Amino acid sequence: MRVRFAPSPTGYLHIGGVRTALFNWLFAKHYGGQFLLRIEDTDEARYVPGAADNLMESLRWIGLNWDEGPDIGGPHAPYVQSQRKEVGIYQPHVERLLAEGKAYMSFTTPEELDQMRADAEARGIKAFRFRGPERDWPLAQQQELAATGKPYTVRLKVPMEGSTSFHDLIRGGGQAITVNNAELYDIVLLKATGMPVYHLAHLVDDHMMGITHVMRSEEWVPSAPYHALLYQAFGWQQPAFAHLPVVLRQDGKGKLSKRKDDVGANRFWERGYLADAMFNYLALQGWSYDDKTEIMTRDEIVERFTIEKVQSSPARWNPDKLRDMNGIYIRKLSTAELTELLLPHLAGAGYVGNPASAEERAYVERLVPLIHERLEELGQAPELLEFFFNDVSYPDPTLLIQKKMDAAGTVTALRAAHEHLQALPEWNEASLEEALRALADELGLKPGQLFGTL
RNA sequence: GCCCCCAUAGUCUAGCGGCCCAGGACGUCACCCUUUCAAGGUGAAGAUCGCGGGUUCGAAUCCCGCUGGGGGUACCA
Repeated sequence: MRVRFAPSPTGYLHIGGVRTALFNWLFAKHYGGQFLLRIEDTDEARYVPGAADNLMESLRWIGLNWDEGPDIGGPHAPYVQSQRKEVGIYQPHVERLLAEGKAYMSFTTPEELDQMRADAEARGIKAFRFRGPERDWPLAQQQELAATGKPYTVRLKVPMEGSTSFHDLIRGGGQAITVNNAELYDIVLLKATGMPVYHLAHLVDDHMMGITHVMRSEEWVPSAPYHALLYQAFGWQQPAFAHLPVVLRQDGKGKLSKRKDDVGANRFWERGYLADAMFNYLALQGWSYDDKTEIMTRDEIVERFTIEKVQSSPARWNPDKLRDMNGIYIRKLSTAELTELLLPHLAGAGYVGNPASAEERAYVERLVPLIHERLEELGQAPELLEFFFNDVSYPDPTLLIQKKMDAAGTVTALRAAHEHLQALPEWNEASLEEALRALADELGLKPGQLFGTL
């Protein structure tokens, strides 16, 4: 079993991407296979420098290690498509398809294509399925025109008739997914720049790298027929497809988006999410073990993860649930562990040095039990502990009013408490508690009501 | 528009023909515990299993239609 995660370095990795990577990783671990990382940077226009490093950092944070990848190499290096293109990996495959008449050089320019699309729409034809006139030309004629220097793309000659089927491990209800070839168009394999398009590059790479299972997000389902056709054209064994459910936005309107949602993987460790909690939560985005188990260790998840249990319906991003789960994981931490994790957040607020001194560390460690059970995000700590580092203004007086009490009763209770406490000869835990309990009794209040106000 | 996928409570999900007049979790509410807040415990409300037809002795589970949602429709991935 060999699987891969093949992101495009167009920005930071968002949480949906991490989920896809995680499922591939889990699959590999469960079956004792390999998990590879490959960078698909064939989109020169959207390329963001540094994105690949950032993305690897995100994967490492959550604990997904790869067996082969751009940074560590492997038997199929390089693992970056632009580099593979330079080495001449894709070109021979394109030429082979050309020679066999399974692809053709298309001289229609992007501008002409736009015009044709606009014309089609004007005539009420919404489905524009491009088939280049050159698909019927002899190769020699294509080459002749190419020799004049006219730019061209290479397109796959998709059959006009018949249908194309493929199986999916997750969707289709056990049946093959079939589309009529008439619904398809001649996809571009090689751009005019000579750079391969995703469809070609990923497929050649998957084949060469011995990928057995392609697990990718659901949005790829519509392009799977092209891939099936390409495998046929090459005469290669097609890997198994498994299209993972998309992760929908919290309101269910559309898939998670980098632009609209605060879901960059890096944002989560900044805000104080634990990698273990994230791992657990993400495993449940489109997969579940049984009807009640949710909190599981990494090992348990690896052991239990199977493709059969992956959902076919979309997952929904639920920050509340994630936060709750993060709280559960935080509560599992020891005081010392939590202190260690909190220090950077407190340093961020300027409450301790960076790194913190031994005294600061010891002080924080005494504070930690106060907020340990309440914390759901590590980033909340500075706010909760502000009291200890800064003078704070008085809070909203209405917060003092306890359950089943009113403002007048609260004021009375506070005055009485003030008097009683002033009268106390000595303040210590026992004397304070005794005095206040007695007072509560006197006022006909439960201790909790009085103590709450104070 | 067309093509494809999907459809159990506010949300995530279990369920793959009888064990389900549907189980768990988040969220909500109540009570208990508690020096507050949390955490924890107990309990409650919340789903005619999207709708309509079939198949079957029996359907949340299989089939068809509809509706709804999502995805795709690029020389982006």
